[in-house]
Amino acid sequence: MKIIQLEYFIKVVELNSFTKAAQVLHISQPSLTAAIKKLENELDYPLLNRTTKEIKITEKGILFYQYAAELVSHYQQTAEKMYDLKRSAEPKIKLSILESTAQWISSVTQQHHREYPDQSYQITEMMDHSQIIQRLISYDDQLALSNEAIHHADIESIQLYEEDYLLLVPPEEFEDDAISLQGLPLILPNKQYQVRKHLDDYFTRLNYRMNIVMEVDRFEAATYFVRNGMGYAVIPRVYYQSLNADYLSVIPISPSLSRSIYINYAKKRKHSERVLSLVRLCQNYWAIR
Amino acid sequence: MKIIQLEYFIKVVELNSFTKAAQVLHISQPSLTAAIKKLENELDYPLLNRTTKEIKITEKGILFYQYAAELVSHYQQTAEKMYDLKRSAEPKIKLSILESTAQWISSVTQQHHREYPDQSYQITEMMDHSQIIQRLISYDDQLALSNEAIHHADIESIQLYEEDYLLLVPPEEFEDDAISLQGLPLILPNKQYQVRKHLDDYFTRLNYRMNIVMEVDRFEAATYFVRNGMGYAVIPRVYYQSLNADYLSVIPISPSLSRSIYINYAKKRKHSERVLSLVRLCQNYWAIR
DNA sequence: TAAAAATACTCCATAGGTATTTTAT
DNA sequence: ATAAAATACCTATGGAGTATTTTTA
Repeated sequence: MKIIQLEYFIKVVELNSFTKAAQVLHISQPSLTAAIKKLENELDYPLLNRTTKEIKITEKGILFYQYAAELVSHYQQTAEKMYDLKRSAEPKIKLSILESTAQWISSVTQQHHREYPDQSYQITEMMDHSQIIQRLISYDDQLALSNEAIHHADIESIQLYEEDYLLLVPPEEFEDDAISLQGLPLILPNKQYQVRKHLDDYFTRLNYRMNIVMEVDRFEAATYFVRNGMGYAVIPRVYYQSLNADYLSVIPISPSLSRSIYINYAKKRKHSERVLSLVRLCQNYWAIR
Repeated sequence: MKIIQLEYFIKVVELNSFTKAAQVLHISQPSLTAAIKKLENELDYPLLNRTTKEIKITEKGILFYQYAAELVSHYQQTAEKMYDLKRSAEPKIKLSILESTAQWISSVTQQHHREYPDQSYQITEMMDHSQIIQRLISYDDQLALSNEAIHHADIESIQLYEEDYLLLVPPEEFEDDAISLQGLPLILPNKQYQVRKHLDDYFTRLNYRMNIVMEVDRFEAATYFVRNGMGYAVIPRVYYQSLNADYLSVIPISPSLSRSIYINYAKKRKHSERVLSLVRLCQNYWAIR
């Protein structure tokens, strides 16, 4: 069953005449008669009861007409949108990031925007690793940052940099060059976060006991609790550098713990030059340090 | 642009391969290549960027894919419904009535239902005359009762009966055989109702002054106010007969005022034998009195 | 070099045309 | 008698086929 057949039928019903409908549709009356007859044969029930002098729509024809009208309207609207895509502007670049990367990403994006002043961006903070993957393969985002490599046939995963985790502490509370996490009261992210998984692995590996005094959603929240003396937070070095927190300092962890940040994109998608350029800018940003 | 082209494109995107998609679609790979190429030519922008080794969907292709998927899904669901109409049962008869006719219509419908025990009905009380017409020509109702003739090229309007309006009064309040409405406190329907229009015309024609103490939505409401002695209501004879109201009586109006009740249906619709039978039952009901 | 897409071509199904007949008012 | 739908028959477009070549990872 083709859309054009439905359009033909709709016009016959609306004008209540094959001859008039044929004129409006710019086809001959016999062609229209044949088209409707073909439709009725396909369906195997009559849509119209016709004599040479009048046309009466059947009960089933009425229902068919209502379905057809709705579908044809959807079709016409969609077709218009599809043809309009030809003249559509460059779409905005959608990029999912991690909280700790917001600082440097904003600087890189600014640089990119100077190159492409008409470009717009949509940046979302994504927590959940599997959601990051989902959004890439369903083409919701062009690019995504992750704090571990994505192993997926349809995703390209490029390492940008590696960074230490540091212990965030009130100033002058420790004299040491580096400190063990063993037994320390900690303020950590919730179970769902990648950072937390890294730390769980670390504690298990070293056979340490975890002393969690507080679970938080974002690093930012953790800083407030550290300031109040509730405990110490483990944060990535880059995030600390983006904080201008005179009232807090950091100490290296011993044995050291680090993570890598990756930039990811869908392989099956033809990325525009400007998207690839943004990827290169990210790589360069970290290559020269 | 045809639905089948969209279905082809969707499969190519989903399988990320012309060869695999062609296999699933049961057409040859060159035919599929040609079909997609034709689609791209129609649209005048590329949907896919292809080498012999990999296919990458373009930015516009992603949007096109999303529109196409939604439309094709609607199409498939609608097509299924259309083919299913073949096996659909007799549809229910939809009939719009007037408040005052509910009594006899229920008796006639019961009679009809004895003839067609599998038939179901949907009866709606319609107030607005133009809405009655609208529902008939848009095929919402098969039949409609009205209290004046409908003059419309596409509607057949058949008179069923004529009836007097009577004055509804508390018992033994009047001795007269008939009474003038001049100056009487009246409980009348709102402006929008046909009955009210009849009365407005009647008062204007006789150059009477109208003394309206209450406007109501339904005759039934009017009966309560008459009982409380707030005023008198003008109601059609048939409606009074359907009331079993010992506590109220009626007096003829002088000069007399009457209205006709019509049954109406769309001419452009092929009515089933059972609908025509219902019309005949209504006509017989009133012919034999 | 092997696998996948593109090209070249052939074929036929069918959508649409014209001329004419049938039918119902 | 007339106007509208149906029928008969013709034509041409384009969708789908096969065989083959080109391309690139």
